[in-house]
Amino acid sequence: MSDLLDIAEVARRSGLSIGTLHTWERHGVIAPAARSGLRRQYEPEVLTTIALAVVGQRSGFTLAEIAELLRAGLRSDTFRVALAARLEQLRQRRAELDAAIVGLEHALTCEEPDPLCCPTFVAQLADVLPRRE
Amino acid sequence: MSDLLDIAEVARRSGLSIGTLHTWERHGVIAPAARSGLRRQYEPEVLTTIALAVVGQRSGFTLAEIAELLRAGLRSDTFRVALAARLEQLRQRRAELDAAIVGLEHALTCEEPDPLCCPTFVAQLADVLPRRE
DNA sequence: TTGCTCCTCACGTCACGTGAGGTGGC
DNA sequence: TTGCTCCTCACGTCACGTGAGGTGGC
Repeated sequence: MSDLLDIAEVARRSGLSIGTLHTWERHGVIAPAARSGLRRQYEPEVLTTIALAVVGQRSGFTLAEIAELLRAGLRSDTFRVALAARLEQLRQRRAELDAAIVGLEHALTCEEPDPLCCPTFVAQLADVLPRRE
Repeated sequence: MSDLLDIAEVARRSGLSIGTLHTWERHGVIAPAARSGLRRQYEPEVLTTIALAVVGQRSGFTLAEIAELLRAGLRSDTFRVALAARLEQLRQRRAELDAAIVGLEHALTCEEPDPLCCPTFVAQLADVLPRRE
């Protein structure tokens, strides 16, 4: 009984704000085990759920999707199929991010007065837009 | 005169939707050179601006910030300071993304029936939450 | 009893997407 | 004249953040 956590403790240990915990609850990602008056009381396991949800968010899932995947279970086919599809998007996003990082690094050191005269810069911009058909 | 592009052509070449171009205009990121009746007519250079803005978005700037940076100019101190600050965030985000990718890859291949018994998985979750003090 | 934390509810933000109903170029 | 694209405007979505005003545990 007394091993339940109040929301302040969950916020502290998870690094999330209380408002964010409320939002995640509205979307069915987490739930308090009980209330003390109006105050939410959580089982310690909620921190595992939160960690899973954070990974899910970083992977680009919405809160609604995360709630659904948590209900489906980590070993379900639903879960596996969703992960496989997402993985490809993450690799794409990582490629974009790498390009953005390289671009910013170059922008900070490039001496060319007009950036649009810098071949490195121009080449990077060209990569951003779709290929001309 | 006749080298102006209509919005459909800009959308096609940039890969953005017309609605997104409208949104970017409301935030001051782009602007049509003229109108033909109500219809926006763009100079071809708008595609360079758009490419810059896409890089800015991938770097995590808001549209308002992008508009401001474009006004400040690519060689201004304002721009350099903003880039340097953002670079650190991007590296952080890339580290998170790498971790998420490794996590998903492992999740797809791990044979452990209960994921919470898989040491790799548990170690990854532990990294998500802040260090215990 | 006094603070303090927590509560709910409403509204704002960000970058769009999605109609609805209308204009106008070709 | 007929379509078709484009226009504006309003509203929805996503995951929050931020008060406002109130409850209640310690």
